[in-house]
Amino acid sequence: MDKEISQAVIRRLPRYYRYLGELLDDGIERISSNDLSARMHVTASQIRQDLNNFGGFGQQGYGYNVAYLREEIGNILGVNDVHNVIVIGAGNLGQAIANYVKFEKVGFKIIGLFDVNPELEGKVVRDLPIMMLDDLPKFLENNKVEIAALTLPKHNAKATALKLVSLGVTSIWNFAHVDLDDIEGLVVENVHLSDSLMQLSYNISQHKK
Amino acid sequence: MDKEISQAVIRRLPRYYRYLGELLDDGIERISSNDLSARMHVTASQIRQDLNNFGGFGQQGYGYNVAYLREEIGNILGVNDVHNVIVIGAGNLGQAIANYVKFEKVGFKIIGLFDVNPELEGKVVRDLPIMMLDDLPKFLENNKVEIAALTLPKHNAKATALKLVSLGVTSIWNFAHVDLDDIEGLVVENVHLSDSLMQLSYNISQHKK
DNA sequence: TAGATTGTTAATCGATTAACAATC
DNA sequence: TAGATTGTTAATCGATTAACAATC
Repeated sequence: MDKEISQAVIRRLPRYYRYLGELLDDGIERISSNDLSARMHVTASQIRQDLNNFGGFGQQGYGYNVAYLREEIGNILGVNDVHNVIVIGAGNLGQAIANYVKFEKVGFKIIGLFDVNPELEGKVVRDLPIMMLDDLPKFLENNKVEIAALTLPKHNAKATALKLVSLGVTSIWNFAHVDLDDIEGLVVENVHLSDSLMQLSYNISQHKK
Repeated sequence: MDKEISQAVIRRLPRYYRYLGELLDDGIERISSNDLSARMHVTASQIRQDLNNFGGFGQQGYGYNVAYLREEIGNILGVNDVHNVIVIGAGNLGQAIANYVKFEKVGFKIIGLFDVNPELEGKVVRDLPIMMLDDLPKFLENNKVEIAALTLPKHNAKATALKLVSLGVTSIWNFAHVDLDDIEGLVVENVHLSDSLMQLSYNISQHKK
């Protein structure tokens, strides 16, 4: 079995992917860890260590081929596959996410939008009519769904997550302000916006000193 | 000068704050690091170490007073002060953030919403008429603004950030998919949604193995 | 071949956990 | 006072950086 790769490394991969995309757009064919480190403000050593968790993508004396390395990191992250996503909670945030065209470019396709508020039923957001949560089991019978984005109030989040697991959806992109990480068999990625704002607030107060 | 506190610690503070709020709602008056560690799935040692970066908030043989500790962490994070926020980019995401009532409860008050698209001018979002970016300098003369949320396409983000700095706004909550961390005199907190989704995607593929 | 740059091992640094004396 | 639990020092663990032999 492969050794587990730390989340610290995983968190850096999307940033490498983005910089390599920009280099590609600029027509740059190859880059050394040293040049990349200068652009990204990280050490060359860290870049090489990070990449070598997944294999040797470079060549001594040459560096890394930009297109190739980007493709490989894309494969590692899974952005070259298509992931079907549903959004649970069609309020402002849920609708904003459904409208985010960019996600589709990196393989995440939003195919359904659900809420419990009957007033929203049938409202169309980016070609998708909002459905009622009761319709979800039937929807899942007919559609392969990998990820559910949870954009609903915290008091509904845990029960909804458990329901999703029981229906076979095993990955949650969690915007609700609760911890779901302890649910058996679920992969969770949290986006806690108010936490992020509080961290900013702390760093502002430090900056003033 | 105080020794710098690591971002690893700062990132955990909002979670302590949230758990303490829930304990308070449940009418729980005091808690030991050990009991809290069991609830939060972190070590008691880490809790005590984290808190003692900021002072001794507990009492031997007793533990921590929930209300007091929560208040203190709130002060550290600055949620007991009011921070005026403007949102630059009044698209779906910007409007969703402007509508997020919860932020106000933790001290972040959205007082202005700006865009460059003339079609949006005057549209009212949560009592705020969308203004044009050209109006920003005048607005800042009349309003004290601490934080700008950047919810605009990446190609506009850097120039806008530089403009904000020149106008005296020194903190950015950055939703654009660019790095602004290298701008002199700016405090930046990033929310890179597509990065987050890619990390989820990676963890899904690992989970399947 | 000589120069450049990787892949990888070793050294350092920082963060987490364990242990326990202090003390409420 | 005895028991509980903190605050803090010491030990461990993991992540980052440095160094360099391998090799293109």
